[in-house]
Amino acid sequence: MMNFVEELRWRGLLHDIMPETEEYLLKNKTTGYIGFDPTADSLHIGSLVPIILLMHFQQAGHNPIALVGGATGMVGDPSGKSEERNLLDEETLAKNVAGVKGQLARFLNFDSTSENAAQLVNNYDWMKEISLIEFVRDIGKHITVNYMMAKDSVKKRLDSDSQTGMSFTEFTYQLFQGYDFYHLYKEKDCKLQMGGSDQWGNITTGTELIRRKSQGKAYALTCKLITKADGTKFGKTAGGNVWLDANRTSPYKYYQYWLNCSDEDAENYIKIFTFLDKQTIETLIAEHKETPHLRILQKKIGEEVTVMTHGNEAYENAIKASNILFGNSTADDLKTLDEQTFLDVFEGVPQAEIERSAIEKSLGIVAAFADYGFLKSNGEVRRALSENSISVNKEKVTEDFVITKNDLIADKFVLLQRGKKSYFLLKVV
RNA sequence: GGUGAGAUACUCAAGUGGCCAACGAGGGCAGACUGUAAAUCUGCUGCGCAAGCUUCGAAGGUUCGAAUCCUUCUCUCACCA
Repeated sequence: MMNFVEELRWRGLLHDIMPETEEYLLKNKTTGYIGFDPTADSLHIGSLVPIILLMHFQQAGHNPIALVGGATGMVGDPSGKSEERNLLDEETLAKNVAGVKGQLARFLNFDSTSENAAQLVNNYDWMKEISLIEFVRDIGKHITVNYMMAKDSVKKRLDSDSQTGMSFTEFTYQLFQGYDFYHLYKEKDCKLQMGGSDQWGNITTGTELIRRKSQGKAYALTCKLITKADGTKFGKTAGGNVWLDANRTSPYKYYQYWLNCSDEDAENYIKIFTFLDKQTIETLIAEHKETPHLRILQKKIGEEVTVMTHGNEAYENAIKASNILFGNSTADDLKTLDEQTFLDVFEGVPQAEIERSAIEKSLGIVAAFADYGFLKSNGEVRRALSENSISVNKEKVTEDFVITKNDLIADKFVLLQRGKKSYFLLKVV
């Protein structure tokens, strides 16, 4: 049995741990679970840490369970929220549960022939069976309101500073999650629940319920919330969340997100998000300090995480795309690409279709940028032009530039660009 | 149910008859510098090439002129019951 807790500790993942947990895990092959909220049909990189936690857990020889909150998702976790949540309708939720399940399957080994195969459960499956009376009598009876109100997630909302109150629905949430733990404890001998540090309150309601209802002993462990040195929220970009689903966030963008993290963050992230051993990581950090401009850490993180999430091929394409977009490639380089390579590289770059005749008639630069959805208005294009931030096929152009069929790449595409990072593709049909 | 406060652009927030396409801050975008970073500096941030046009919760009204005044409505919040 590898020391799972120690592994988390040196990686800087461990936040809080219930006494005796480490000793127990060292001596016993344990079943542990983490819950995932189906708030969308894809997880985003905020969920990556709990996933990685489960992966470490499995690699250490324990049995991981990934729980999708089909039932709890209907209630809404108030933890870390200052406002009442919106409820999702059942149809959306079902779709989300399916999406999330599919993604989890990529990270964990579910092969049932394995000694410690991962399992996937949906708490809706057992929650739907319970009647209100049953719930109130069998579960509610064991936990006092006093206990529930002492939780941070509740206290904050009852505070007179709080702008909004808290509905009974959200108040009940911790009991739901607590019951999940109890259920898994009974049915699957699951003795450990893990989660983000904001889950501590919910998790301990579970261990408490297990203790009072069946005099059992269960354990808890939480990991640190990932932060960024500049104080902005991890996993968010201007374009929204960074998703694990390739259709929502292309592998290229995904790779770019990791590549763009700051030096300070990179030192933490390489420990948290990769499975490289301590020795390797220390060497990399030392190298990075020598030659920070090479961004060794960022590249390594980008590689490891992109491969883990999207596979090798997607990673290679992301690299290729990055080199073309950010390297010193010129219009001539671009034009040597064949259609397939070009498409691979620009997969995920927003695009629009354009009539061939429009190009043959010659297309003014303002119209090209504004009429096909790249920039919002003619005025914005003109503004951008005066900032000298507009390029066509990687070459800066001015307001009088006209796109003709000579500018087509592979006789089909025109690459529009605003600034360094924002691309748009016109595709001739 | 009663009383009071409020609704302004992506967010916070000023403006209380003309000088308002609307102060300021944050955010965002771009340019310079760089490592596709951080920090810094500069510019932009309703539509329009422009004349001009449409915006300040909604609809009406007063006025030469309204985000600002009046009427009705909608919504939010706080306190009391």
